[in-house]
Amino acid sequence: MSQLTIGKLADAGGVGVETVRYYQRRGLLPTPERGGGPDAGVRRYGEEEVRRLRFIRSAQAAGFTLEEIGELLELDATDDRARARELARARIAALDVKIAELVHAREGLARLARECGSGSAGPCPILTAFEG
Amino acid sequence: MSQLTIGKLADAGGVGVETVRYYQRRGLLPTPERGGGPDAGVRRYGEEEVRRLRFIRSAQAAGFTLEEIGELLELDATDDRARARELARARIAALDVKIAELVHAREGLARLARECGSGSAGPCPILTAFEG
DNA sequence: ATAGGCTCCGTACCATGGTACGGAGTCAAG
DNA sequence: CTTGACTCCGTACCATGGTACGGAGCCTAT
Repeated sequence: MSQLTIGKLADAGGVGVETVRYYQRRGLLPTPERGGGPDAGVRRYGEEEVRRLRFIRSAQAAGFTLEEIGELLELDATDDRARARELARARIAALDVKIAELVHAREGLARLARECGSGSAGPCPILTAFEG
Repeated sequence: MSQLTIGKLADAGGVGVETVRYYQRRGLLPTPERGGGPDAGVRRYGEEEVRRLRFIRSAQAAGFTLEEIGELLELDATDDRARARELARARIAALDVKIAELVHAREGLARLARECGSGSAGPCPILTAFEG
């Protein structure tokens, strides 16, 4: 069941080989033993690693740092629910702030794009686009 | 009307002095002449610089890089509306993607915090929190 | 007139998250 | 049995956005 080479694992996760190695150095992914016998010298990976790799990418998209992601992966193993909830709630709060900020910025930009129309003769107030 | 020292300017923008100097090096803020006479040797800043500094922070929050912000500041001076709209639209599109991503991540986290309750006996599926 | 606090400036260093390089080994197909 | 693609590994380098350091000079209050 451990059949993937590092290149295939990277493909499965949508990252580069160097990124997988980097995650291994960071302790986010295991570095399996090299195979003996026919494919001597090559490390092989399975579904578990693919799941971890995908989790890392999603958690990153959620704004967790790689360090925090390392902690989350630990927590998954140790089943420390209190800490897991704590991290989740803190991140949700941060996301709410961030989302509001981005929505606000989006409004400023939409206003800018509107007021700064190609034919319009009025001002094109870039510097004040984010006020209010 | 140009009365602020770099320290006061930094305070007004909510950043550190070193950050102001960094923006000057990047060409995002002007480096005025040093004053002669009574306050010889000290550079003074006014409202215009405060506005620029605040704009930089807001635009950063909107996801523009400092390089793009430099371009925006140029555009404000040259009144190149077509380009300004182009940048605004591109950023709005990127923001829409990012906002959707964060909202999605928020849902995953909320589910995690819920399912992984302190008293609950079920699984605490950290690794699958972002699936679906 | 002297101490504390700010300014000026160049240069160096930092964290985060990768990306590249280069030499060596291995494996599979033609 | 060679060619091409891939792996392994250490080390170095990169971009972004700052932050710190250190020796000057100058301003203000005590």
